Amino acid sequence: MKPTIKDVAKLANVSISTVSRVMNAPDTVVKSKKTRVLDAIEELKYKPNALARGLIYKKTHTLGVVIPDIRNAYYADIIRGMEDASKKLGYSLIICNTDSDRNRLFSYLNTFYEKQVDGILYTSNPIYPDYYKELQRLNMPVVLVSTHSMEYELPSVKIDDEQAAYDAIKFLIDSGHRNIGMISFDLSDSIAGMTRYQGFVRAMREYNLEFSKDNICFINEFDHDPYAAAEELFKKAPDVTAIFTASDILAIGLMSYLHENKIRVPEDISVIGFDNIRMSRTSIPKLTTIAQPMYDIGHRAVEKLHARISGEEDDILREIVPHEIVVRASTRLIVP
Amino acid sequence: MKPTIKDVAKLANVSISTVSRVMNAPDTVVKSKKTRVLDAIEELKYKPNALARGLIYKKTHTLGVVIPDIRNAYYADIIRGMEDASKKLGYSLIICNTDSDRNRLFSYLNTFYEKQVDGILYTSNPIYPDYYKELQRLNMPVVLVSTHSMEYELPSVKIDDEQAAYDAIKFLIDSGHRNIGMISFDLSDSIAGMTRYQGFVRAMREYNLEFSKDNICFINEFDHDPYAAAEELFKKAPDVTAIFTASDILAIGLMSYLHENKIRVPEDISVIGFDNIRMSRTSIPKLTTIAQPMYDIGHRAVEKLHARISGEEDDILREIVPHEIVVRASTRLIVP
DNA sequence: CTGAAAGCGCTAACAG
DNA sequence: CTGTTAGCGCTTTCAG
Repeated sequence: MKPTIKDVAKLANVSISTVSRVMNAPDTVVKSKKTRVLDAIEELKYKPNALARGLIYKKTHTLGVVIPDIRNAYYADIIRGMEDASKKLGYSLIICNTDSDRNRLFSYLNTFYEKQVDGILYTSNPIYPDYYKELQRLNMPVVLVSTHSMEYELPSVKIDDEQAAYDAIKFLIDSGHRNIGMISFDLSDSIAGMTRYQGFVRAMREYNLEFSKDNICFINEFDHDPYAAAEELFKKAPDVTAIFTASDILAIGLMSYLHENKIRVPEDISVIGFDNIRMSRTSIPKLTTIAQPMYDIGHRAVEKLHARISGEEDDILREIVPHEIVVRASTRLIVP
Repeated sequence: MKPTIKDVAKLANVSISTVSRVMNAPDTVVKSKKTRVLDAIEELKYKPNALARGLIYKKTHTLGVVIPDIRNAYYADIIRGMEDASKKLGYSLIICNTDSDRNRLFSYLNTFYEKQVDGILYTSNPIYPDYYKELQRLNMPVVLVSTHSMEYELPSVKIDDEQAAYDAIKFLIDSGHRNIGMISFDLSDSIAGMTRYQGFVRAMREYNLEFSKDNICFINEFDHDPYAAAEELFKKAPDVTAIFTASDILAIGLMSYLHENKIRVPEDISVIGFDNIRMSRTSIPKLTTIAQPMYDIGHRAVEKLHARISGEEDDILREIVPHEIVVRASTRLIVP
């Protein structure tokens, strides 16, 4: 059995309170006893039981994170950022997959509650009224990651999706493209769907460029077939010269489709993605994309949650982190 | 504050033991009280505190998983498999990144110990004597995932790496290739390095094919630059007709390098990878590869760990799961 | 400075 | 069937 504080006390011939003290307030113990205790701890390789401690302190130094699907490469760096920040701040991460499913989400929130996590990192999905209600009820600190809520006062960390999409389209327009297509997420997705679509529309309007519904193809973010989307878009708008996709994964799927159909990128069609996942650096051709600072988003989110947990003042409720355009080889200039 | 069992007891006008009973042995409580308690629980939205329970049961229903680097796409499906199995069996997963660093690993093992996880999933890295010693000392159930140990009696789940590599080379040979190169992990990596290299050697020998040291380029798995590796191999062995890489990520990096240097795949050079990560389905060209059942490995590992935790008989200590070759577009037949 | 005792939230005998 | 009591491992008054 694992040694407990009792075993240490017995071995060091002191009371358990003294053992507790050398761990929590070493200065209040006389040196002679302190060394005896320290030796006993060393000999038994004693480590305090975090459950017992958590019961008293009401802190578990554990954070719960919900993610739609960890297989999506987008989350790899976010989690890495969270992990590094957590290690630094002394937290462990319980990671859960929701598949964007309400029941799974609620089930995990319940687990978090029972396990007394100190806070929750909620990723990507929108916050619906009943989600908010549940979160309120649980009464645990939350920060939204790569998503946010305008209706509710919930802290969040994300980029400016509308502006980012606008910048992508503006880049294409500045490169001489006029007939631009987009593979977008469903507009029902208020975070990655609607906003990026709006950025597209704003840029097109601003430059007085016409576009029809056929220029855009909508798909479900968490249940999509990039190939099918690419095919659909091409049937509807075969003469676009550039396509903006709402994610790099879509862009890579699109390029794969184009390659199969002997359409060259960027000679025949320029492609610009969104996210800048690792893969976009080794795709063929290398992908031009809107880069999100995924690692920083994850890192910052944990810091922000930590601040909330510690009751520190949290200056900005809805944090916007900068995006940037990374120009690689999948887009080209069109000289009229 | 969160409601406790006391609050429920008070509201239902029974003792806390009765409340405890309706949760753990409902049949031993008379209906009238039971409904009163259930109503109180419902009204207060009471959920038992897992810390308190864990303290008594000495079970936390939490598993610790260590992974070299979660950004590596290889782990995405493994974790997904673990996640699904965990949900099914009632576990939560604490996921940690070690960067294959001893100190980080030991630090996390320590956290696992303090947090009283029920078991540990140890991924990919070899088990060194001091790791084993530490694992022994902690005295927690462990299962090795995509790695194993011949020296120690540790349960594991993985494919037969040597045979898998052999199959890859055999496939190339059967396709008419004679001058075959390999980008391998360092031989100091006894799991993914040495074994796959040995599979390569065995196949070449078996078919009486000559190969020199120049046909192989070794790199560090967790700190590599696929480009540099590709370049190095090409300088040393420019006339290979096919290359086997120890991972899909290496293969994709290699194809990117080849594309930049106007070497066509598979027309000029065939490429076969290892793993079958998602990306290999959308690479250009689509990658021929040795498929590991990552999801199953993760899933099975959790089941196996659960069996150990529950003290069930665990038939096979070192489980080997089947691999298969997935032929796509990055390899071609050579007709002499 | 230090030990005894109470208590964190819950379960498990043990009487009744 | 059910309430009382004694812990699980640890921290924290409270005397001394």
